[in-house]
Amino acid sequence: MTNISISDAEWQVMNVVWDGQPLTAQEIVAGLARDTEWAPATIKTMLHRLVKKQVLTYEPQGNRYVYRSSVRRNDCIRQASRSFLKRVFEGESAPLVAHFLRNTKLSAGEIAELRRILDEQEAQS
Amino acid sequence: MTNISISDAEWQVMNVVWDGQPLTAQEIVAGLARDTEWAPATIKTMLHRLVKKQVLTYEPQGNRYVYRSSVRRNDCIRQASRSFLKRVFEGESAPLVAHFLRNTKLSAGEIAELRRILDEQEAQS
DNA sequence: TGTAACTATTTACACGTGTAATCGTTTTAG
DNA sequence: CTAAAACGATTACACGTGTAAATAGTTACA
Repeated sequence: MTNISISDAEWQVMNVVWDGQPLTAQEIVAGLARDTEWAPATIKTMLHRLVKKQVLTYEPQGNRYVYRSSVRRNDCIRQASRSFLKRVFEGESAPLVAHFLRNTKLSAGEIAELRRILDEQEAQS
Repeated sequence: MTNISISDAEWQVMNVVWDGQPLTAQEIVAGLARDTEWAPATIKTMLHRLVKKQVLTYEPQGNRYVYRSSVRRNDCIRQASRSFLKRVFEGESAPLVAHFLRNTKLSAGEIAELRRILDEQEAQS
């Protein structure tokens, strides 16, 4: 939890794991097949590295291994977000948010939801 | 402009350059001294790499070199943001924005500004 | 004018990462 | 039962990155 460092490709793997946990290696390979062209061997390598980094754990289930994340997605998101904020927006959240608001098409529901969050933010000042 | 790839440490250098352009190497070193412990040699290395990547240009000015960015900050921000969005939030902007709104203390002025952007977004549907 | 100081260029090196191939073992199908 | 397929483990390899030292060339001061 202290110092998680997940690479670009590893994030793609982890997103599949977090979305469907627990998963066998083949399920992860299948899950990634939709978005990537990676050879199964490549994915195996990343699974091993993620285990070594203690981001994943695996247990034998019958004859296969079953993988589970050992860090919470939210913790990783928080950490990656902090680092991105600092690196690209020099720590300034408002411009970051403004950037994403301007460069995205949001649905009416999403806009309403974001307004609600802004209201909350304002309330606690 | 097509495929800019700026590493973590390089972003710190570029932020200094974009903020004070044009700058000599020593000025860049001085600018980074506040936030980092990097040896001047380290910074020189990064300047060279950035030149090789065609992210910076340099011209002799008198006996020194003067560095300028040759890519617009906004283009780099856009690219880094897209990649971050895809990697960490699986391409979903609304959760990204929600995350940053929840995890940041915003000033009243910033909140107003963000509301204004939301209004605009809504207007063009 | 020689030497110190500084600048820029070259070289270094270990670790992470993307991208697998290969090898050895186990399971399965014929 | 044997051969093929599958699976996990080990090994590979080039490139990027963080972090700098060494070296060469130039300026400036004594």
